[in-house]
Amino acid sequence: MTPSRDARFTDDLAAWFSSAARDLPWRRSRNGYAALVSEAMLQQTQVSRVIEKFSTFMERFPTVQSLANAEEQQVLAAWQGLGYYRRARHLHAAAKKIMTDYDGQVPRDVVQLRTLPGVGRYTAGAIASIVFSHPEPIVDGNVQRLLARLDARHSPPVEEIWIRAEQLVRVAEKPGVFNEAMMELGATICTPKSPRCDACPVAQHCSARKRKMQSEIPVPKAAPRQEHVHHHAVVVMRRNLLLVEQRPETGLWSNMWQVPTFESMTALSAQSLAEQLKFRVNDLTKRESFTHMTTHRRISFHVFAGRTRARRGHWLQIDDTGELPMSAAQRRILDLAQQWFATPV
DNA sequence: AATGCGGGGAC
DNA sequence: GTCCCAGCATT
Repeated sequence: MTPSRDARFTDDLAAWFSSAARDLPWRRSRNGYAALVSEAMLQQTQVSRVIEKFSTFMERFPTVQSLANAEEQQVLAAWQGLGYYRRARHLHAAAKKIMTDYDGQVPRDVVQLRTLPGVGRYTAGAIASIVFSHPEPIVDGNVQRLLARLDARHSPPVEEIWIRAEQLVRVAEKPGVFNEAMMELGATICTPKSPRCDACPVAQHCSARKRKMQSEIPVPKAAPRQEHVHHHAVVVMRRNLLLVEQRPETGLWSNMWQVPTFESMTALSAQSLAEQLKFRVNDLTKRESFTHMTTHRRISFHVFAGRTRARRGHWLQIDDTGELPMSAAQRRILDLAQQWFATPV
């Protein structure tokens, strides 16, 4: 495609975006810190999910300094429900690095941005272009699909997509607007399935549309194998206190909290579970089961109730568990426990 | 180049 | 049920 055609494409896209842009919390006031937080949250996460979390996180940690000074557990707790909790740890570490290495100011260029934990090629380009108007390309899932369709390519190598994105952002009048508009179009019009080409502001530029092959792009990729595991969660109350434990510092839900949970490849009976637990438990009874899906696992949660005379471990009031970072599945278990507590069987 | 890492909305 | 999302770090 020639530069002039590219320029017409970017012009049409920008014109559409000026009237179609959604009113999103992080678009209200642009600054490096808000962009860093929102972009971290938006990694592999849909806009609607981030809207729920962004404002409360910003109120809790309004500045780079406040985030840098926070405890990691507080940051994780503020991230609860968003998933991919490593992002929260990286964001926390990034805030510390900004304080020590960048005088408290989010860096403006991609080279410096890339030195921050959790900031990769996409995030650096997004902040540099959207906040600081640098002509840096970005490629996310939306842009990848959109450019593949624009040029009628079934499975273009991602590196070629980056080159194409760079060509386009170079001729765009406002790089940040162009980048945001590309993602907005991908999220709202040029969707993975059933793209709404009739409503597309750049349909006349689209090679896939011209060849009626837009629905063949992108080609579906093979789903990753899922292993099936069983998590046996044990709700133990002593008077009004609940026994909780911290997960290991590696792997799934690392460093987060849970009621004592034992993982195994098969579902265990109450008796065999009792033998696996690190503490003595009486009257262990299976109460509920539910399935929790993650990207690589299908987890069957089996929720047991029991009693113990053991004293060791962390005991806290069930109402106070809100301070601890816990997975959505463990939150669900606490909800069940509270129901039992309210209406004992 | 593959893999691990969450959770939920859309279909 | 499946797909996929404003990706990144590690191996």
